[in-house]
Amino acid sequence: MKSVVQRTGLSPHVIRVWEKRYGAVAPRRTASNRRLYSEAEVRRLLLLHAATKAGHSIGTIARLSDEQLRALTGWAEEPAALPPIVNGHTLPGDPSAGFLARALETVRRLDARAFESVLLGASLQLGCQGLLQKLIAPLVIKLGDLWCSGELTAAEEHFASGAIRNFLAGLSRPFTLPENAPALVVATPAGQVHELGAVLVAAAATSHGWRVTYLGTSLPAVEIAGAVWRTTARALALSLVYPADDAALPAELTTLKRALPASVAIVAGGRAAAAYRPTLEAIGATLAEDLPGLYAFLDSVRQPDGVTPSRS
Amino acid sequence: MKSVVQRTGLSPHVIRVWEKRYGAVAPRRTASNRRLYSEAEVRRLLLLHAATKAGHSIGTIARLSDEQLRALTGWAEEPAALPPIVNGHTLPGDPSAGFLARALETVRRLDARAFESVLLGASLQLGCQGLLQKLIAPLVIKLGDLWCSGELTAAEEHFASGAIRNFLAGLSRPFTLPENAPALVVATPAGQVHELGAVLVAAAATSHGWRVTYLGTSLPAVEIAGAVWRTTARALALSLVYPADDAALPAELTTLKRALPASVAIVAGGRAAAAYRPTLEAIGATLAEDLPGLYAFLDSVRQPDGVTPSRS
DNA sequence: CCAAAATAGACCAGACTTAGACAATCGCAA
DNA sequence: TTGCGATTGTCTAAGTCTGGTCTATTTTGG
Repeated sequence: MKSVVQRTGLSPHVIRVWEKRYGAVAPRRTASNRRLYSEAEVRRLLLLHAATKAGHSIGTIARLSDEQLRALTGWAEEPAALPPIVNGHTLPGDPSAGFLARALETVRRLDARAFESVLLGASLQLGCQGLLQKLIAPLVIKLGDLWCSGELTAAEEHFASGAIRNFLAGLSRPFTLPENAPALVVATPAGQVHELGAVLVAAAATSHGWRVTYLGTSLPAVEIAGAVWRTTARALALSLVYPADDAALPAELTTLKRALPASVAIVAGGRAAAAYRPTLEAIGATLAEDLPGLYAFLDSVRQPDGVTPSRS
Repeated sequence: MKSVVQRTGLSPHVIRVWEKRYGAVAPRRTASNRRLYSEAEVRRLLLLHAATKAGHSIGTIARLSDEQLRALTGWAEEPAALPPIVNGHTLPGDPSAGFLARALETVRRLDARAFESVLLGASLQLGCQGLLQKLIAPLVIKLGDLWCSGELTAAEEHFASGAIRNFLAGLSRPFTLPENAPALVVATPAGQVHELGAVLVAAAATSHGWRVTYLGTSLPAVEIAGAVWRTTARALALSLVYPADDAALPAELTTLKRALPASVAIVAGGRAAAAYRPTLEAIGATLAEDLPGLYAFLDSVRQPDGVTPSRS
C-alpha cells in the first residue's frame, strides 16, 4: 500500500526508515508482510512531515504523541481525508504560510501542477469546508479584484478559472449523495461572463449535500428556466460577477422569474449582485453575501422530506 | 459466453484468473462446462474492474460484497453496463455507438450523475485512448452538429460541456508526468466561444505525456502568446469550432504568430479549422483533422533534447 | 476439421521488504 | 578554522509477493 501512502508526499524509503530507526509509526502488516497504514497513521505521517519541514529534526519528534505534534505544527484540525486517488506530492512547506499568496504566485507562473499542489495541501490542512471558505472563496474574490484593476491578465484569469474548476470537480466527485438529495441549478444569466463564482457555488452546494446541475456562464433566461423545470430543481443559484451595469440584465431576470416554477427559490451572489439588488428583490431572490450566507439559504430551502445528512 | 462478457472490458484470461485465484465470481455452468454469467455477475465484474482501476488490488477486494464495492468506487447507481445485447451477434463493429446514444440521452435529461456513469462505463471498456477517440470525440462532434442545427439547446450544450470537462479533468489527474515533459498551451483565439474542443485536446495531450497549460476560450492573441512565453511551451494548440466566418480571426492569428517564439509549433483543429486554412498555412500551423492527427503532430514536435535521463 | 472455450501451469514485470552502504549536513570540541 | 561523530535522507542488492499474460492441451459445437 505504499502507492497510497504517497499522498503524504514522503518517499517510500523515508517512511520505512522513520519506522525502523525511530518507530515513528507501527503499521499493521498483511499476511505477506506488507505494510498496511491506517488513516490515523497517514495523518500522523503528514504531521511529522510538516514538523520536519518546519525545522524540527525527525529524531526528536518521532515519538511524540499526535497531540504534541499538532501543537508543534499549529495544525488546528484533523486534516480531512482526501480522495485517495491523488498521487501528487509536495506538502505545504509552512503550515502558517498564506495559501492565498502561494496560490496567486502559482497562477502568475501559469503552473498548473504547482497550483493544484497548493490547493491539495490546503484541502488537507483545512478540510473541504475550510478549503472553500478560507482559500477558494477569498482567492476567487482576489482574482476578481486583480482582474478588474488590470493587474491580472486575461490568460491568468482563464487559467485560474480552469484550474480551480478542475480541482473542485475532483473534490466533489467522492461525495455520494442520497437518492432524495434536493436539486439545485447553478448558472449565470446571459451577459455574465465570469464562471468562477458559479463553480464555487456548485462545489459548495455539492459538499453541502445537494445534487447540482451546473450550466455554466451566460445562458438566456429561457434556457435556465427550462433546465430548472427539467431537473425538478428546488432552487436556482445565480452568480453575478461582471459586468455590474448590464442594462439588459434586469429584464432578463424578470423573464427568468416568470418562466420559473413558483416554488423554486432563487439565490444570487457575487461581486455584482448588490448592483442589481432592486431587480433581485423584485423577483424574490435571496442575496447571499458569502458562503455561510449560501449555506443558510440552502438549509432554509431544503425541505424536511430529505434528512439532511450534512457533511463537513 | 465469453464474447458477450467482453462488455466488462476485461480479457477472458483475467476473468478466469479472478475466478480461480480469488473467487471473485462463481458463474453457473452449462452441461458442457461453459461459464454462464448472470447480469448481476457482469455488473460485479464491472465494479471490480472499476475498483482495480482506482488502485485497489484485486486480491483484497475480490471477496467484498457488491455493496462494499459500490461504496469503494463511489458508484451510487448501477454501473452503466453496455448495451443489453444478448445472444444476437450485434457486437463487434462499434460498442461505442451504444455509449454515444446513451450519453446523448443523459445530456437531454441534464442528468449529471447518469452522464458520468456512462462515461465511466465507457472508460472502463474502451480504455483511456478509446474513450477519447471513440466516445468523447464523436460526442463532441455530434453535440456540435446538433447545436448548429438547433436541435440542442444552449443549456444542454453548456451542461454537456461542463460535465465532459469535469470528467476529463478527473481522468487526467492520475497522470504522473516526468519532470521534463514537453509543455503545450491549449487555447481558443478571441471570438471562439466553444470550449469543448479545447478541453478534448487538453485531455488527449495530457494522456499523451504532455504538460498542458489550459487557457480556455476566447483569448486575445497577445495573451496566448504571453502564456506560451511564460510556460516555455514547445507547442500551441488552437481549437476553432465556431464561428467559422469570423473576419477578425485571420488578423488575430497573424498577430499571434508574430508574438510567438519562432520555435513554437502550432496546431489547429476543430470543425471550423478548415475554413481558416489559408491563414493557418500562412502562419505555419499544422491542421489536425482528428485525434490521431493531433497525436502525430505531438510526436513530431516532441524533441529529443529531453531524453529523460531518468535521474535529476 | 475448425473456432471457441475450458484447464493447468509457466512466465514475467512491477511493487514491496530487508539489510546495509553511502553522502550530505549539523553541532561541538579542539 | 578543522575534524569527528551523530543525524538523516537516499540508494543498491537480493529475495518475495502479486497479478496479468501466455502456452499447451483437451473438450465442445457447428
